[in-house]
Amino acid sequence: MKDLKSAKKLEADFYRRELLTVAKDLLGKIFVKTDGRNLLMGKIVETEAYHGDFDEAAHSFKGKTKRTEIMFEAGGYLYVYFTYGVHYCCNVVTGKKGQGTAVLIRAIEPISGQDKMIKNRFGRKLKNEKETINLTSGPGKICQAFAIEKTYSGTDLTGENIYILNSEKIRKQDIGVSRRIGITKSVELPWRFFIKNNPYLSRR
DNA sequence: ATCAAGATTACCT
DNA sequence: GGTAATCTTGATA
Repeated sequence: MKDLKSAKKLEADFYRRELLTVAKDLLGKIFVKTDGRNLLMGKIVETEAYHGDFDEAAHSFKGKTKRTEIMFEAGGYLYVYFTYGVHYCCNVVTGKKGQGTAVLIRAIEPISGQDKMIKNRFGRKLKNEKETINLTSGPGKICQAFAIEKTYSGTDLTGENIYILNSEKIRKQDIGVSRRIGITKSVELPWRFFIKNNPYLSRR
């Protein structure tokens, strides 16, 4: 892996490219949240793409609403939504203004700030090694570990609070592709991408 | 005003 | 493998 100290923050141009390209390129990149006291970092290992034009599973499919407004901005913002009355999930807005495209971050491999993540997730110390894997191996888990809720929706990813660092480019042969998980519409689209054999992938 | 569904997870048998 | 938890959003009236 590329040295983290020399890693540069991804700029708006990275996000403003085509949806599926960004979804694949985000694999291996370092998701970061800071608030002065804590530094939380993790490698993105699983993503899913959502497209407002013809993808019925996308929140943006039915057009702009108060909730999904941010999805229609140009790439480079965070879109956070609340679901099942329980969990938050975070997405990276991509493409050009008006497209309604975003990438769901589904799984992360913790790199830094694990102690804080454990506290956020469980409110106690780890019981066993297995729980390490359980820290960030799913979209709801990531938001809990990173303490990301709705107020973070709309965060500018080129700012200082939440951003993504450039890092290794995952080789094509190491990227897995499948249908998306947990949806009931447009299920046939092969828009889930993941780093093959990574232990932090979401299950099912 | 009311209502059904939901880009999930944890815990049970 | 099954399902409860829990509440916001968007649709319909």
